[in-house]
Amino acid sequence: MKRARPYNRETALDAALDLFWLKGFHATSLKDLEAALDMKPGSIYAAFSSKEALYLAALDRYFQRSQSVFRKIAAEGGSPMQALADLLRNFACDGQSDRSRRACMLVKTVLDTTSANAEISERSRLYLDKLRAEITVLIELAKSQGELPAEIEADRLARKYQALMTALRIEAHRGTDTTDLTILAEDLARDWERTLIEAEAARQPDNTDRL
Amino acid sequence: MKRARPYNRETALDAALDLFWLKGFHATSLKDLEAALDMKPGSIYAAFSSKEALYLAALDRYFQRSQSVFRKIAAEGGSPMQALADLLRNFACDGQSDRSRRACMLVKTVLDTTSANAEISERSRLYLDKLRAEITVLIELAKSQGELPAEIEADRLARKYQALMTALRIEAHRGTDTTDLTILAEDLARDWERTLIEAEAARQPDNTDRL
DNA sequence: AGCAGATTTGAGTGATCACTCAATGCTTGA
DNA sequence: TCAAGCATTGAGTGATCACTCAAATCTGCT
Repeated sequence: MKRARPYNRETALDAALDLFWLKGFHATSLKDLEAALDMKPGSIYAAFSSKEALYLAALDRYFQRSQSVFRKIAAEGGSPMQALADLLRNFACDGQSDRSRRACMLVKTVLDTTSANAEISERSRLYLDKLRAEITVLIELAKSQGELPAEIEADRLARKYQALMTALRIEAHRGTDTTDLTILAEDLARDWERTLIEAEAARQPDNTDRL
Repeated sequence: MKRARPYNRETALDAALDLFWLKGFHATSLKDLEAALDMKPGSIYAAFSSKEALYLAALDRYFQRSQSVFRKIAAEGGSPMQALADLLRNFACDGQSDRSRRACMLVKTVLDTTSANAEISERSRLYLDKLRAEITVLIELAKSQGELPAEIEADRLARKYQALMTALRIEAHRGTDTTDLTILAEDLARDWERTLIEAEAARQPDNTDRL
């Protein structure tokens, strides 16, 4: 009986995340996980308690990474609205085949959990809400920088942006080829940028009140 | 041993469709199906061969119904572009809680199947493509009626529309309350309607060539 | 070197999975 | 009225599910 070198929590979680993301919670068996993590059932349970707990840990990891994308944008100090548009455009060409050509793991999780997996279901919804809050922050930032007029409802815009991004990622997941995906991303990004133009136009009437 | 009255294929398929739609393929067990269809395992297998075949039959039923929505729009003879915009708006308020507040079953299926369920995976993608083709037909109709200029790429617009509708339905699935969902639907519908305005604006330069 | 404590192992647990089939009950035609 | 034929039954199939635990193995301390 050989003994593998002690497991590395980060590595194992990454492997679990990737597998769960690919196959989903229900379709991923302990056998699959044993192979992917290179751990025996006993070790897995010693480290992560249960399949559900492991999924939650992987989901949290996924969320943290997604969150950091938006935090980075905010920290970089450029134009937030443009950065968001770029995010859409880049998604289409960025990851040609790898993990980027997958729907958001949080969305996948929301779609294939019901009340039977209450914990996982609620957590994924919570994380999606938190990510939307991150987008809201960026939009508020755009407002404070004068990129958007103050009357703009940041929440509302954030919800729309998240919806567009979700749609694009699902289209990628579907297998749409890079050319068509790029075109769609361009169309959606332009819709997004039009927000700026419209907001500017709407600002005009208010300007009649100025002074 | 009581004996139920002979099964009704339509009723059984509807029940299977609803259950599969709600729980997904992997999370739906034969026990669940026995309860939902009110049939014993033997009857289910006599009627539908296998769980996978039953899923495919349910998926086909779902597709047929979705397809008929677009066919109806085309047959009614009104403005296709407006009808598509209305479809978005109606979705938010139409089905308050029932089955309409669910993501598209085809999208759900695409997201939780992998190469392990090749048949189901391919079929759902195929149906999604067919639905997109229905949308394309509507857009071509709009072009032929003069609602859209002839240079419009119907395929491209159809892909975008399908993406918007998918996004909206996923947002509904997430549990967004009716108020916020209605606002999002309005935002997306307006984006869609702007296509008309932009297309009109783009037509202008071409008009310089006329005669 | 040798012991103690921590970690990994993997065969084994009962439960549940998709699925089968001999037995049963119902319908139909004479 | 009753036998022939067929749809339905539900206990039972082996496989696989998530999960456990006593034994084996390694690490660190003396």
